[in-house]
Amino acid sequence: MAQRKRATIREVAQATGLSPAAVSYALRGMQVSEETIQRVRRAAAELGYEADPIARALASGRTGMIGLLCGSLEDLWQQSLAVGIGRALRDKDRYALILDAAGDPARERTLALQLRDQRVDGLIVQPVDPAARFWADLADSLPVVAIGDALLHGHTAAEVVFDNRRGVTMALEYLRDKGHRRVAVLTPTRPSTPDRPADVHVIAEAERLGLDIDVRSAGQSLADSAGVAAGLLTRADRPTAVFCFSDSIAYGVYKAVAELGLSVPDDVAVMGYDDHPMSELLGLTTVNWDLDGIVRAAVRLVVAASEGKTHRRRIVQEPGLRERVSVRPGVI
Amino acid sequence: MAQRKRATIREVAQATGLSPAAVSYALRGMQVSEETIQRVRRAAAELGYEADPIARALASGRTGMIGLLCGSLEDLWQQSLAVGIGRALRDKDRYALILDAAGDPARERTLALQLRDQRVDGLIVQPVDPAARFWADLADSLPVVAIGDALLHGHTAAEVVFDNRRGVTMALEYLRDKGHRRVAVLTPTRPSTPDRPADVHVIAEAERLGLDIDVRSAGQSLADSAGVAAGLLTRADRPTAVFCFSDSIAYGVYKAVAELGLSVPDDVAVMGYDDHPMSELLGLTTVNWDLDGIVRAAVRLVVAASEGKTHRRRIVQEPGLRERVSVRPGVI
DNA sequence: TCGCTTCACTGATACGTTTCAGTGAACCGC
DNA sequence: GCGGTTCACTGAAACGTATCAGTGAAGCGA
Repeated sequence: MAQRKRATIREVAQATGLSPAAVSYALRGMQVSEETIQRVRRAAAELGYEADPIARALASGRTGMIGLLCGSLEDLWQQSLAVGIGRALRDKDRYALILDAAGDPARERTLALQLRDQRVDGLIVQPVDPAARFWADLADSLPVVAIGDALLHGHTAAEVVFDNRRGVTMALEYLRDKGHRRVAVLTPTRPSTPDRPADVHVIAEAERLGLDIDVRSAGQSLADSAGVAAGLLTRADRPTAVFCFSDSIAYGVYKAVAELGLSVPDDVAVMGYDDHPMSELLGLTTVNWDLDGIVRAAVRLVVAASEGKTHRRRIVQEPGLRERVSVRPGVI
Repeated sequence: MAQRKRATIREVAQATGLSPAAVSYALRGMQVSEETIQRVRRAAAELGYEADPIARALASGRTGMIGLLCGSLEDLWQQSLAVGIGRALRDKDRYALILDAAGDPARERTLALQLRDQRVDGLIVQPVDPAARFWADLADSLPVVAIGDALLHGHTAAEVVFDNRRGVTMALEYLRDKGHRRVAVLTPTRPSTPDRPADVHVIAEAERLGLDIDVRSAGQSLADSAGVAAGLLTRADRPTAVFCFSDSIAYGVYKAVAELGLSVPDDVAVMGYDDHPMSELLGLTTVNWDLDGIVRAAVRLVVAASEGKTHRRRIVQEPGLRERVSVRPGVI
């Protein structure tokens, strides 16, 4: 470990005969003559000087980083979302600090506060518990952009909200139109998690449509949901269709179906939610969200807010239906 | 934005009648009496004090964070790897700062240096260019653990190396045994990327096995590899098998095959590399790596190295073959 | 009782920047 | 030629912690 010490701003100041303050200003193009800027730039390049991000963060309170707090990175679609946001931020010369709440509201709280302490300039969050009180405190001290569900407390900078009621309605109506009555619903919700508005809506809509539904928590991993699905499919009164609240859960159902020697859609219909790229290959009929549009909107809003241009916008995403082959027409 | 100011160590010192230094020591359980520790803890809790991570990083040079520099997060298996490492680190009360080189050696270099400047305590890297010179400088100033290929320059703390030669041999021998002679090979390598040792080995092995191969760069995204595959499959002398250097690429081939109205394995055999969870559902025959073992090893090694317990270990991962249904036996 | 060690703690400085409140010079209109 | 601005820059004080080099007191053996 024989690394030579990094050059500091003081050394650049010495080399140019300026004060450290002048160098600091010059490198950020503020309040100094054009000629000085050039001189400082040259000296900095010569010494291999680059401002220390940690010292800068301590002094200025800003880091250039955006926090991304994901609901559950076990979910493949959320992985895509995280990767997309990371890339979009990089294109704007910002960096993402990605954390995973793993579906746990308590962890979500801890990590959110930790991100604030890390001086992220803004926070994009896909809330596990949109009704938690601490969001209010958080949104007071930094710009928060919520994706998916809007935060109930706190003055968020912006929201990219999914019209989940519409999505649920689309999915359930589609299944009903295909002749399904006995429908299992698999959600990613954990027992400890507060009820999501979408979950509540499922029950109301099922009632309205005359569906006989059975809502279950499918866990976070592929193995979890496969296990739950296996239990469901080996029962005597097996549902004719399964509506999965994420494509990842649907993949677990496919796994269980294959292991039981059954077939989709001949023995059971499967309906997804999200439209992950793999769903096209599997022929999964699913509710589609515009991933790219969501990424762009969230990044644009959080970057704008972190620069003080606070527009306070609410963008609503509308779902589409991707009809493939996992739901057979004409059952019963 | 009416947040009240955070408590500082000085206020805790004032409240307990101690010096800031004593409080700093007490909270880390060093050099102070048990009674004082309790008193300080109580006062800190009362004031809601928590040490500022940025100030701590500046003063101590450490952050508790581990950098994770991925080769290309477009790849689904690498996404799984990143998520797994993030979770494993969290279980050790460390946090991952995840960055994506997106297959670009220049970006890899920039990001690696940036992570060092962020004072990460260690770096896990899946190198795009293992032969780059800058790794030497980097490994001099912080513990680096390489995954996949070993770094050629620099004294890394540890390596979790894949036996890619063996993996390639397994895949190509399998295809030959199934009767394939005309084989396309799709690699994730970019034009600007230096040749990976594995790519070189492919050519040597193909020669040895008497295979007629056609090596092509398949890009990073699903759409990219689907495009390349489509070009390949519409030629007159279409290959009878495609060996993909990642499962993600294989998924792109499946997409192209479906769009052309062809079928796997009837019209073309497909062989993957990695064994992503989705490959089981698709029936993709592939070379398997022990993801969980890799994650655990890398995390254990980097955490140990960041704590100064430098063992300098080299762990070699051996591949397995997951035989499924994407390669039909008895061709020609 | 004396010198020595250990213990619990203090004061000061370092970490490397940003930023606030000037400061002197040049420039302006009148 | 004079008050007022603007310009380009400086000095010093943050930012909040860790850590080094003490320091006085207590404890100890002989």
